[in-house]
Amino acid sequence: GSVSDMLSRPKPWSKLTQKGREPFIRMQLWLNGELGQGVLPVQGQQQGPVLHSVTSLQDPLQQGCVSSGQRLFGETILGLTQGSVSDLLARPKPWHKLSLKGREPFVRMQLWLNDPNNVEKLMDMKRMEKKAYMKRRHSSVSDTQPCEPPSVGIDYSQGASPQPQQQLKKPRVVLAPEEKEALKRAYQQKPYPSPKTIEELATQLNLKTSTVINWFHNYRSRIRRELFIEEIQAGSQGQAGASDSPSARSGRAAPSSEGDSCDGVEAADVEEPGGTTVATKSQGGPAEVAAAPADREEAAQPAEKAKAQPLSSATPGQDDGDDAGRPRPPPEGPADTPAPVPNLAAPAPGEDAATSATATAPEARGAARAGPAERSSALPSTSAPATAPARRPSSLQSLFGLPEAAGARDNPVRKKKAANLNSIIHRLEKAASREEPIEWEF
DNA sequence: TTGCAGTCAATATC
DNA sequence: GATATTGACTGCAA
Repeated sequence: GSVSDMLSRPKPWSKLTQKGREPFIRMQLWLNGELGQGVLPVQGQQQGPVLHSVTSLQDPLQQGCVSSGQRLFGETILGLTQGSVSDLLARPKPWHKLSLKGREPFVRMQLWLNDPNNVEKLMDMKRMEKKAYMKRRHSSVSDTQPCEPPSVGIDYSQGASPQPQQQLKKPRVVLAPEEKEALKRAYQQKPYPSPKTIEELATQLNLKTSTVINWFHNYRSRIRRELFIEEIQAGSQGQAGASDSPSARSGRAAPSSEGDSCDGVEAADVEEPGGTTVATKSQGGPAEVAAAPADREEAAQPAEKAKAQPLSSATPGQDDGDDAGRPRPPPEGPADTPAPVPNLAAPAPGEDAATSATATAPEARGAARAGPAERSSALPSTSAPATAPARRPSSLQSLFGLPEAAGARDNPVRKKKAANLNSIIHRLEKAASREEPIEWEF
């Protein structure tokens, strides 16, 4: 009961009594010790190679063919895989939007930052892994056990190999570009398709229903995250007076109606990852009110698309009566506008991958973001905080392969990532350097 | 039951 | 080799 209460009605750190802080301190200690399957190194007790995850044990390739950077840092410090670290850096969410679980990696990072020998330890870890890899490679060569990924479908339990029984892996589904386009078009018309529509889409595209469901889940989720970033970035730009960038407009077209929006009181203190509180969110200013039309227009299906609908029976009016009782209304796109299931066979004339995506689609927004503005440059640089040791950021940057200077490589994505990381580090360092911890808002 | 957040891990790309 | 992308999955909440 106390846990439930604590989680559902969290108090700011500053408002907590010593006793009230205890559970969080315990949580930090616990996070610093062991969590889940992965055994994290306890600070000051690192010795020998650390078991990073169960899967890394399952797959000899993972163990042997080690790399570094995101993988090492993620698995050793954050308890995440490389892909998750990459995702986290590229698309960080505002702190207040993170769940407790989502904050875990940042808490771990803070703890790591608190460790005066953090970088050295990581480097040691890296060296040890390299050594272990070389050793394994050497022994595997002599044992004629190549460091190769096992072919999919080989059942080792039946072979002479003494390797533990390995599950047959399901081959990964890779959607063809046409299939993705078709799904995107379907999404534009109906971000929350009914089971029937999903069924029909699956049949049309010759995909499993679960694949279509997953695709919609993932797409919604990733679009939402993109929009969070844009809101933040638009916010930092908005401080300078520009608030109606295309991406900012698109950002408001979607999740703002979700109920989980950044509008309202909560968003008033949208916190930019760098720790600077961005008092950006107007409570529905003119620019916001005027936001939607462009998106709607773009999302609306051209007349050509409406033609030759093979799934004419799947028009929303017919199939989506069952959508009416959905827990939430579609938060984005013209879902309120009846639209047929798109022609999945062929894109509309003149439409390509870029143009078919609405402003809510990551690609389109990505293109918008990649403008000359280089918003990431507006984010605080790690070199800024005077409280933090200068060593860490540069070490981190080298760990992640990020340029020391934002413009070291003329790659907007890279710059953006560097800025995101800098912001996170800045924030964490600020927190770490305070006697009074930052309000983590657990 | 549905949607979401968070994550993994295979694969693609740089 | 490092990093990015993305389909699939888990756990949770409404």
